[in-house]
Amino acid sequence: MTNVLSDEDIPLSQRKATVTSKISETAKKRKSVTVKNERSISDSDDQIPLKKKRATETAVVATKAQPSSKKIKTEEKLSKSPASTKASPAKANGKSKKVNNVSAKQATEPESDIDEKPLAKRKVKKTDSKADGDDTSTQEKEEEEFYKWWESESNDGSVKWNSLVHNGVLFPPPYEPLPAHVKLKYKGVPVVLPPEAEEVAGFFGAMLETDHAKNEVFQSNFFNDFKAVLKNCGGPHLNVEKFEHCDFTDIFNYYEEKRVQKKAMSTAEKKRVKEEKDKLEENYKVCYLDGRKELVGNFRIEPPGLFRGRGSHPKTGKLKERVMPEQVTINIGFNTPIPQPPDGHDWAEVKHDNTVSWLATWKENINGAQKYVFLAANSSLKGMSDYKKFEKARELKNHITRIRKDYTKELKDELMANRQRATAMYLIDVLALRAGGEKGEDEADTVGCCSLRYEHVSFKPPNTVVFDFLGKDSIRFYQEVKIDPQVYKNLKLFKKAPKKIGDQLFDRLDPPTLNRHLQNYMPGLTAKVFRTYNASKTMQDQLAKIENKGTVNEKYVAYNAANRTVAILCNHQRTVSKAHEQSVGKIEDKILEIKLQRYRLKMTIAQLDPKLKKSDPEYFQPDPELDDTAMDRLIDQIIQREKDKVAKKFQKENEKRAAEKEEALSESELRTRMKVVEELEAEYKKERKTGKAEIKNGMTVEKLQAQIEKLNERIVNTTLQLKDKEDNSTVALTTSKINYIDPRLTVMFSKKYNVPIEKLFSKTLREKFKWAIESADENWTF
DNA sequence: CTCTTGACTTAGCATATAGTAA
DNA sequence: TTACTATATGCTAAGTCAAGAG
Repeated sequence: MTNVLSDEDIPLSQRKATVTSKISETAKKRKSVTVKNERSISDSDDQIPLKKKRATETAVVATKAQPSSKKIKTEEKLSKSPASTKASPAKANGKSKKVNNVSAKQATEPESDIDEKPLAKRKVKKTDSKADGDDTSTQEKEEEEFYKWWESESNDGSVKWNSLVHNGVLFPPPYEPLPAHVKLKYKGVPVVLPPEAEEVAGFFGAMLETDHAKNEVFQSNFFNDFKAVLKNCGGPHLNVEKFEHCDFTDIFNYYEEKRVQKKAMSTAEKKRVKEEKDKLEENYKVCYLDGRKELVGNFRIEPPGLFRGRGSHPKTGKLKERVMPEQVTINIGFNTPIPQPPDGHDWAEVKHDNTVSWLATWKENINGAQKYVFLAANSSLKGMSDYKKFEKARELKNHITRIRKDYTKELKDELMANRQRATAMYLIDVLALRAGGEKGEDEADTVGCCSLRYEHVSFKPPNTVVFDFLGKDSIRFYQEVKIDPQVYKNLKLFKKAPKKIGDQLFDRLDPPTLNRHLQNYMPGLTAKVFRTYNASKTMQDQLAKIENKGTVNEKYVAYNAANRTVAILCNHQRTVSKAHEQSVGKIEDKILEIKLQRYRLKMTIAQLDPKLKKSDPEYFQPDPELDDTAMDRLIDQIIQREKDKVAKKFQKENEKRAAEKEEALSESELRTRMKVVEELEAEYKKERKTGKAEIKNGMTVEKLQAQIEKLNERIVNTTLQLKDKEDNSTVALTTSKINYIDPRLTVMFSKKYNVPIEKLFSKTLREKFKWAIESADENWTF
């Protein structure tokens, strides 16, 4: 078991990695772009006073031991009647207990065992009505001030609530059968399907034109499940055996038409539909947690459909079945009215577990995974855990120096397990890799650090490693990295024969082992904390480089550039939109057109003052990309556009006249209007032929030069816009903004640089990060 | 201990809505 | 005002990690 290595003596290299990363395609087409990503991991300083640290620790212990007796008291009546807003007892209680419990780590267990855990089971025994009655009779105030949990005592989080009131979940509407004339055809013959089967055929038909429906695995998984449903519900009047013989186009057309209709609805109709939807949802979207109104995140039970796995997922296309109330477990406060299941149905179970935050759960049939209904991102519960996540990452800065020193040393450890661990830590720290847990046969083949395999790394001497693998969501990770020479050696070693394709690089390491080791440095430290830490640290460093001057817009652009650095570090990508290529082409054309106009102005100057051209012939040359073909094409384009415009305007005017019962404009009117465009065309053509521009009255060299200056500006701006678009086309900024960058950094930036927070955080983000907005100032540091 | 399950965060894509240029 | 694009939000899949089961 103890694999001994020969000791290789390599001087401690500088702790800096230069990374050339090629953000690029997943299995699908992604545009590949080369990015230079330079990041120095030079250390941060260990300087948080020990005292402070200890204080937080005791606080955590203390609240854990908080007695739960009060819970019984805070029970409430169902949501619609405004819940009681009595302040949660947590604060006062936690505080008084704290004193007694400073040394209470031990005491926690037995006490809380009796006191907290069994609460759920106790509910039956409870003789609660009294406490309950008391509670509701106390006059309830409507809507208390927003609860600033971040200003109250910290709370250890093992008890998530003392009272929880909600209305359960919203089920998707039942299936609406297709009209009689819309049918699946089998070998050209319409098939009469029972509704259960028709629904499944409809799922496929509706997505006929998507990439999914063209994927063979998807087709075959779908078809197997479809046949099973057919068999189950008695089967159609003729045998449906082969996918190839199925024709879904009628179904597709039907749904397509419905979509078009929906889109074409008038604003008033749309409004009405939305109101109906809101009405349906209003009961479900809020709940009361410890008496405070909070939003529920996903109160809707996921509708049935075909499973859309990411990447090449073996189960993609399988039928995701309709979830029935009998499969749904509700979690709700003790003595709280239980939401009514739909008529004629029952819940699978009703729990009262206040150590979890979910309101409902069910098991999904594709992977057997649990699905949950949680509170929304702006809820106190989510906010608190978000806050804790960032505080944990901040705490890491007190340990990072030592951790880095240790793993650098252990890169040469004689024990294989240690050497692998150190190498993995390096990759997680420097390249921001995920932990990489084991995955099954029936999942997409994706990896993280610990699950990297032989085929995922290759070498370019002297010390460049090429990483190429599919990570979470089958997003490709491709980087050529100049790496610490010892890490280079180690990876080579981990690949050594007899290892071959398919074998794990880190065969003596897995995430639990790694995380256990990390806990030694800091309680709660796990692999993912490094991503948060490095993302936020990088953001802070990038923001620090921004000069506090210029317009708000310029600062905003600089902020986004910092954000982008982080997104690249975390390899957050997005597929280039279908329209991207096209819209880039449009902008490129726009630039060319401006250049053409600039060239024409220059020609005019040459006409007005030929001496100028003699003295600087270079200036009067057309831009290199403006060759003859390009110019002709652009001119055609401009003329065509003008013609379309005239025609459209003419048509509009006539429609208006028709509506007002006026006489339509004559065809000759249209011709007269077109003539103007034709004259313009003739002018362009003549210019092209003679190479001379027409001089219009009032033109002077100065005026023309001023116009050229304007055009120059527009060219610069548009080019920048294009570059920005290209740079951003494959990088997703939002993921890091939502999950990795401590929001207090953004708040700091907003205040210090006078950029309105609205510009940096969308409405939802402002709500989610309310705690940060209200607690950080311009001097806040991560 | 290893394997599985439960609970929660993180992720990109699809669609709705807002914003903006024509 | 309209038409298009950019951004925001909704959705749910796919990770991580701790705790429970065997």
